[in-house]
Amino acid sequence: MPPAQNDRHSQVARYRHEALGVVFRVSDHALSVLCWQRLREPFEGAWALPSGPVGPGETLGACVARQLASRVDITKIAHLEQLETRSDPDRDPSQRTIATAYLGLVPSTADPHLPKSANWLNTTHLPAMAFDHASIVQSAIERLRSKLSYSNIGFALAPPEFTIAQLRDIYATALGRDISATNLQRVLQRRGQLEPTGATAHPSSAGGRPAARFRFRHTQLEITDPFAVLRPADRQT
Amino acid sequence: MPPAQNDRHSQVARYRHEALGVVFRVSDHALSVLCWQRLREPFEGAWALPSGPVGPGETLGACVARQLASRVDITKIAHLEQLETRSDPDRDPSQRTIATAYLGLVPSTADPHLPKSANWLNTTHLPAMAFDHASIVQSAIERLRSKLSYSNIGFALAPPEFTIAQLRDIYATALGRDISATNLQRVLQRRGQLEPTGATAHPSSAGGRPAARFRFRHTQLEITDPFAVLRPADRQT
DNA sequence: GCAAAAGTGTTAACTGTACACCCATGT
DNA sequence: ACATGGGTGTACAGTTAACACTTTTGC
Repeated sequence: MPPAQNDRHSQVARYRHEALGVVFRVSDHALSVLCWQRLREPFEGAWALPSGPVGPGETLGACVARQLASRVDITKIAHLEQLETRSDPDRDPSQRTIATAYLGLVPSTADPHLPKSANWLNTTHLPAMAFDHASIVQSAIERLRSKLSYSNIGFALAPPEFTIAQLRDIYATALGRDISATNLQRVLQRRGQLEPTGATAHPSSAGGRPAARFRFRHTQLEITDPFAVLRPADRQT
Repeated sequence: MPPAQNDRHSQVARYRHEALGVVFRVSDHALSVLCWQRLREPFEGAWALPSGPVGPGETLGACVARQLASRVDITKIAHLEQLETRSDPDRDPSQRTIATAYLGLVPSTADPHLPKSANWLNTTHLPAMAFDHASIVQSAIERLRSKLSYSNIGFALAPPEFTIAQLRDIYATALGRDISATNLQRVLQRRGQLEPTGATAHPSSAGGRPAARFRFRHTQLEITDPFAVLRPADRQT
């Protein structure tokens, strides 16, 4: 029904396109997301995800990286991946903007300096947010939780070295429910994600056996538990 | 390094933005993708995925649907989901274009009428394609194959009613490797994806037991095998 | 009866949860 | 010694691939 396939190069509509980062971090038993308080309308004063328009000659990925670099210490972003693109014409009331969201992860030890108008917001008690950013955060949480199950993405949330108990806390916080340190260790070790550093942590003054310290074997995303269904049982080893 | 955060509403760069459909179909033991032969430069004569610019007031999803409707019978598209967004500044040599790709699936019985310049291309022997479309097709294949393992997405490739042997052929073709009808049936039935229609298929003249016919219980995407790792064993039943 | 195709039973391997138990440390 | 937290052993349940076997048809 739409009248014309008005595909002529010259007169095609063009839109503002922005990249947008959902950067998570686990700290103090909270999964928090990096937000920015808006300085102007629309949604002046509301919290929003870091975002900005794509420059000419710039990819979306480079754009997010640039947006984040101007807000946090970019070297601390351990993982960044594309999430989804939102195109509702009314998502930005001031002008049509298509936005591509990225998921970014920062280790829990990193505490980059933030300007006054930025903050880490606890995802369990998010305030009303600007635009459709609240629902984008929800998408990002789902993506993160799925990948914690079937990939080694934990490396991007954990410090370089950690005890199993610390890792358990990070996973439990990110997943939003308790998990057992015993089984977490077994699963991750069976998949070859962890390796012992040899060092041990000192027990607290309350006593207890000193915990062995581990690190992730790889610091690049890997699918460690490929969808195992309908696959031939190709033993390898 | 980039000079300004030139975020002023008025003078932000705007880009051509298009939506692009990777529509798959299984027929004759081949996974094929709907392609279009380009009528003008760039890449005149080369095969390309159906695509077109986003209209004002139109979402990306609506745009793909519109693009496809002008090429195939739209009612036959059983599933459509967003895949990824490509933003390499040089992906279109004639002008900068950001493209959001969608994955579409068409049942193997549907054989919509195609205009002369469109065709179903076998994905195992794709010719050189225009733009970055070949790599987008690869992404789409990966997404499809993953989802065949952990969701009920097979419903979108299968005819309304089928025997297990027919379904096995569809899965094997889409996955690109043999699978056993015996185990496919067991897995899908345990997950509650299939239900018998009561009808049976007539055996060929070579004889053989008549096959029971099945249908998918749901014709909407469902995750039937959620990432089972690190979850409490919450028995339900 | 015999070939062919469909469907069921059964086994073995693997994965993950639960839980009991042992280990190493501080006080 | 004993409390405390870390770590291992073991049992059990669920899922799936492989394969033997039975069932139902045409000729």
